Amino acid sequence: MSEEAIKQAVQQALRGMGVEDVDVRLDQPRDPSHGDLATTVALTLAKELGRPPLAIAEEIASRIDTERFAIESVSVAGPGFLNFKLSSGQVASGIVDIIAADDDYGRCDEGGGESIVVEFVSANPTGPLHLGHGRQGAIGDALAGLLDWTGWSVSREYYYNDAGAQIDRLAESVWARYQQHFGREEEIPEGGYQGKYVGEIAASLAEEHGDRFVGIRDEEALGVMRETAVRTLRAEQDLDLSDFRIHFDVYFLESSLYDDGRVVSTVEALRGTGKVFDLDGAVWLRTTDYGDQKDRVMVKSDGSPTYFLPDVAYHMDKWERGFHHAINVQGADHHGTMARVQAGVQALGLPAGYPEYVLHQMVRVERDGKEVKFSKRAGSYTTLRELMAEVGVDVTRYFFQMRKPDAHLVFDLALALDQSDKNPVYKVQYAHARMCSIFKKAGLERSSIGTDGVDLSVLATDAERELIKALTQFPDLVRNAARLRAPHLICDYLEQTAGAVNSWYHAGNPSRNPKLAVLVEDDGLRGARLALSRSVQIVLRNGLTILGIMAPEQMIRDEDVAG
RNA sequence: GUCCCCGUAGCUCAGUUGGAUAGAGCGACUGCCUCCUAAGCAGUAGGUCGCAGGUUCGAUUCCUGCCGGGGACGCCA
Repeated sequence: MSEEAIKQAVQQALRGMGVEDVDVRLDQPRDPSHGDLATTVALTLAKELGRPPLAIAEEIASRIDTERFAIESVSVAGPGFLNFKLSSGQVASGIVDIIAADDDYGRCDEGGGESIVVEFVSANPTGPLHLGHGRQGAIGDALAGLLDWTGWSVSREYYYNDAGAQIDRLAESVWARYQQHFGREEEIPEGGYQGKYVGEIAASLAEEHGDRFVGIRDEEALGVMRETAVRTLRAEQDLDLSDFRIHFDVYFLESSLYDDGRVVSTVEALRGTGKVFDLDGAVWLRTTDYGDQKDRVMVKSDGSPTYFLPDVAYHMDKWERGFHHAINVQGADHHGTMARVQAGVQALGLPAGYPEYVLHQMVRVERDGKEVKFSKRAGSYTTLRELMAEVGVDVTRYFFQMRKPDAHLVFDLALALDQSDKNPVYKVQYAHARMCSIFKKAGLERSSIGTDGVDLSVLATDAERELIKALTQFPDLVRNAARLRAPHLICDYLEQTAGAVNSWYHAGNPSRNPKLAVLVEDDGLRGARLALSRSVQIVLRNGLTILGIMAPEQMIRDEDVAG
């Protein structure tokens, strides 16, 4: 639009009043009666100029050269707002950019091609993925999408904690079930895993190895249990994730940090910083020097490292691989790790605040206000796979993304199962599909719909103006959502825009109001409305693409399939 | 006790460089309608923005304190 022109006009007016170098910020008022663009410069300058804001606003308004800058009208309102109205041609000109950019509309190069790693999910291979992992996956993937769209070179990374005490508990749990399989009385150890899947793994071991390990609890037996369990569970998690349409560029194994000696060398490096001390037989890092609540143990008195040490080694590795920006998506219950990992890498010379964390709260599934738990395969929790099977991938992803990460998420199962456009996901998808169906009805390939020779100024109804304004906000929105690490802003935008689209579409229902239909008789108007429809389709599709959600050309309901 | 997050309409939630009459969906209520395929559409009601101070021309937004909910405070991850 003509934001730049208005800024210049205001600055020119201000110069006439003896005020130089003012940053004029324009925003779109919520209420369309306040014009298309507005500024609060008069309010901001009141103090500096020692004059009432209203008087300043009026003087600016009177000095604005509306003709030179092609401004339709300017007015003063409230305590001193300056409101500008644009011609419908100026508003509608935004469509040209949308259609020209197509798949790339909304992209920017803010990241300048710099590398950034987004680590998420990073579940231990000790059981099926649960809803917390699902939310983390959906948020992390959307964040990666946002960064990609804003010009970063993004790597999606998964850190497998395949070493350490948790895995030992898993191996012991499988061992116990294996013994039980052969009728021996063995109990799952304290802190072990109770889920049904442990028994399934034990049964498969019994099938493969027979009773070879009955009553035997040595290195080899536990090693086989461990290896089989980890391999099985990793394969299962990988399948869940790929069905959830999440794909990682790098799978990083914690065990590799032990194998190549980097855990040990990290201790040595940290000792070299002078921030390390020995106490009670353990090795500590003085993380309080970097703002942590208390100092942390790196090497336990039994000589084994805590998880903290490989974590530091891992993040040093990220940096050394060229990722000078890193985002870790984690459950809020892990927030204690933030300060200590940051302290650890800072001690080794990395800048404060590396890596950056996005913490998310937990998920609760409800139907009619009551908590719903699906199955018991995993023991006490609902798995991601179960929820996906129940409501579908698009709905699951969207619901996980539509709330800001640091708020608790109530997953409304009744709403998720609703296939009308009460369901926010379907609302957006319907709006997209409706545009596609118009193109089909018109007998046009959507790529053939353009703005060449089309007079867009005929898009002059209030609904059309507001819709176009919403569409042209998309690039700013994407940039902002990426900066704020806030995928939910994309959801909000899509829902709001889809609402505007749907009412515009319905208002043009040919049986009721043929003059407002896209496919009107008048060639000029039809061409312009087709271009608008095409713009809508592009923006909705691009928004959904960032989130990793399908933009269908046609909606298929369950009963259509059944019938 | 210390630290982090949250507290906005009956419910679920938006609202970031502080701006006009605080928004959306669900639910409720009132009308319409069978359509450019969509169990749909249009509208109405509903608010001391947790409480109390402070900063400001202006605070849901920033600061302080308090109350309420969740989480973390391990030589677990």
